[in-house]
Amino acid sequence: MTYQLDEQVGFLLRRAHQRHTALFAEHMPAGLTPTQFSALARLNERGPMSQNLLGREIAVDAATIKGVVDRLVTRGLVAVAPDQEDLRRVTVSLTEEGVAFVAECIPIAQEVSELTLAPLADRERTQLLADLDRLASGVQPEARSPSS
Amino acid sequence: MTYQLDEQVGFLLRRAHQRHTALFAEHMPAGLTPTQFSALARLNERGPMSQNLLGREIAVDAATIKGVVDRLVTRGLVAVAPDQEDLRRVTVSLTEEGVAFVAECIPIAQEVSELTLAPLADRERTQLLADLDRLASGVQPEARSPSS
DNA sequence: AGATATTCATTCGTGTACACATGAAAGTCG
DNA sequence: CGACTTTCATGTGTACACGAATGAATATCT
Repeated sequence: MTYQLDEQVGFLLRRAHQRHTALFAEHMPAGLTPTQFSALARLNERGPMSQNLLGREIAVDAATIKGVVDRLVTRGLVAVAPDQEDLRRVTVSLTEEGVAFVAECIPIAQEVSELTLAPLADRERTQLLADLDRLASGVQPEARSPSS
Repeated sequence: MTYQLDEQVGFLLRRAHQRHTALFAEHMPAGLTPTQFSALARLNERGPMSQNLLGREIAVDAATIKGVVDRLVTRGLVAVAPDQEDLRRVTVSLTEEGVAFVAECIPIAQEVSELTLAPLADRERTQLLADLDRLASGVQPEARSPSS
């Protein structure tokens, strides 16, 4: 009875994410998706790594990262090579073109973040990011226990 | 250089939404998805409406709502009927089974919302929901203008 | 070493999510 | 009324997103 869809976290998270995605698509070049950019940004931050690890690093499962990497390879932004030490692994790394491309995209990504957060004041932004991180991590608020 | 993927709103929104979806899947019966439930909940709140309007009411585009409604029809939770006044429209309504099913699901949905928000204290929850709503709506904070 | 378990990459199937195009039906305006 | 525009439903194509299964390679443990 008292259930209001518009007040549910899940629904609000979906709509907020939806607006961010729209802003991203509007400002990023050549149909680069948020997930694709995340992969590029992570490789840029941490260097080459196996495909599965890259997926873990950006919270994308093994089945999904496969397609993401494939598309980045097609665009020439990323290269894959077999790992010598572990024959199961495929190492993913940025190409020269990929490095240059990420450099171009980062300022745009920052602008998109800014536009997404535009409705909030600085203090609120900081708080929101911290809270979202806790939601994403599922951190339990320390139950007041005698220990510690 | 100073770009940190883990601190970007878009990335955090995606991960928070991801955790919510996982909790939803874990607790909801029979593989009902958040989007499917949103449709049912909206029909329950507002009564029968055209398929496109239902999509608008839950922020899902026309192409997507088609598939959602089709699956709900297959499950027997929803029925579609041609609108007499407007021959383009298809009216979507809950079936008896659908009404009973939503009633069962609502308490579970509330539990999922509770679990999703578990990392936050009450005051933080209220603030987060308000902020997410503003992000989703893209409301511009009134620039301090002389007028009004 | 040998049996067992885990990891990695891949494939399949299902379900959003959205851009774009199309045809039928309304609505609008001169 | 007739031309123009908008709305509605639908279809196509692309891109996540994830569960489940598979086979090869590696790790673990006795």
